[in-house]
Amino acid sequence: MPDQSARDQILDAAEKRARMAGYHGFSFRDLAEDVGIKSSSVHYHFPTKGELAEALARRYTLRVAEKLGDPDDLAPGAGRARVVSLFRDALLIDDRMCLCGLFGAERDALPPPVAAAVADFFGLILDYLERAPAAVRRGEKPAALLARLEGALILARALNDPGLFDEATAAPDS
Amino acid sequence: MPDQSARDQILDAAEKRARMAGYHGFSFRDLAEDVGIKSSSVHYHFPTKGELAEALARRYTLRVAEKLGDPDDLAPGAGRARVVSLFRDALLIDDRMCLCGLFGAERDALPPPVAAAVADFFGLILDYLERAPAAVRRGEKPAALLARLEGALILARALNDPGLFDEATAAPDS
DNA sequence: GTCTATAATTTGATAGAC
DNA sequence: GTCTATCAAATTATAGAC
Repeated sequence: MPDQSARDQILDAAEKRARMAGYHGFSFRDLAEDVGIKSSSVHYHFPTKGELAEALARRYTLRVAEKLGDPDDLAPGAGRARVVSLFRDALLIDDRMCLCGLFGAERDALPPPVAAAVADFFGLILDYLERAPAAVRRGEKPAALLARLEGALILARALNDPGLFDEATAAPDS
Repeated sequence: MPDQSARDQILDAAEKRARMAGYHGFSFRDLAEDVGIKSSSVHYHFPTKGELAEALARRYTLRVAEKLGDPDDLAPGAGRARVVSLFRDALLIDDRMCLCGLFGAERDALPPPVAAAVADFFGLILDYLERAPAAVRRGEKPAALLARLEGALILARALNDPGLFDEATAAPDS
C-alpha cells in the first residue's frame, strides 16, 4: 500500500475509534495523535465532527457495496454468504462493531446528516438481500437476517465469545 | 406513583439519556438538570460515572428479570412472547434502544464493571430462553433470537420504520 | 496542509459550608 | 443531601503565521 493521504489516515483512525466507542467516544485530538498531526489540521480536512462522521459512514457504505458486488451476478445463496462474512470479518478480523450498527444504536445522538448516512447503509444491505438470488431462506426476511447479524456482533462481543456469532447467525433449518 | 428518591430520579434520567446516546452521550450536568439538582449532588449518589452506569445496567437487568418471571412457570411458547414484547415495548413505548444493547455495542469504551454488568444481562436472557418451554422454535437458537431482537431495534430505529421490527422478529416458518 | 495559539464550553470530579 | 465554588482536563472549533 503506497502513501495514504492525511484525509484517509484520519478516516481510518476515526473508523477504528468510532467502531469501538461510538460517535461521542472519540475526539479530534484522539485522531490527531493517531495520525501524528495537530487537531487543527484535522479540522482542515473535516470542519466539524458531524461532517467527519458523515464522511465516515459514507465511505464505510461504499466499501461494503464494493465488497458485496452486483447482486445480479451471484450464484444462488452467494449473496447471503457475502453479507454474513462481511459481519463475521468485522468480528474476527477487525475485532470491532459494524460502524453503522453502532451509529444506528446512537441514532438520537447523531447530527441528522450522519443519521441519514446510516439509514442509507441499512437500505443498501436490505436491497442487496432482496435482489441477490436465494440470499435468504424461505420464510426468512432480509430484515431478519440483517438484524441477526448486527445483534450477533453485539452479543459475541459483549459475552466475549466469538462462537456466539456463528450460533446466532447459522442458517435456520429450512 | 408516590415520591421517588433522588437516586431513583437520577437513574431514570440517566437511563433515558443512555438509551439514546450511549455511555459518552450524557453528563452529570445533564442528569442534574433533568432532576432539578446540582451536578455535585449527583456525585453524592454516584461518585463516578462508571459506578452510575454499572448501577444503571444492574437495575435495568433486575427490572427485566422481574418482567420475565420464572421460566419454569410458563406455558409453552410464552417465554418467547415475553422476551419479544420486552424489546417491542422498548421500541414502541419507550422509543429507545435496549440499554444493554447500546452499552454492549460500546463495550470497548466502558469501564470494566459496566461491561461485566452488560454481559450479565445477556447471560440472563439467554438462560431464560434456554429454560422456558418452547421459547425458541426447533432449529432456532436462543442466541439467534436475542441477536435478532437487538438488531431489530437498531434497524427499525435507524430506518425510522417500526414495522421493520416485526418483520425482523417474526417467528420463522417451522 | 500543517502549525501555534487560543477561545468558549463542557466534562468528571472534589472541598467544604449549611 | 444539597448547595456554592472551584479545579484540571478535555472538547469542538477558529484565527492567522508559515
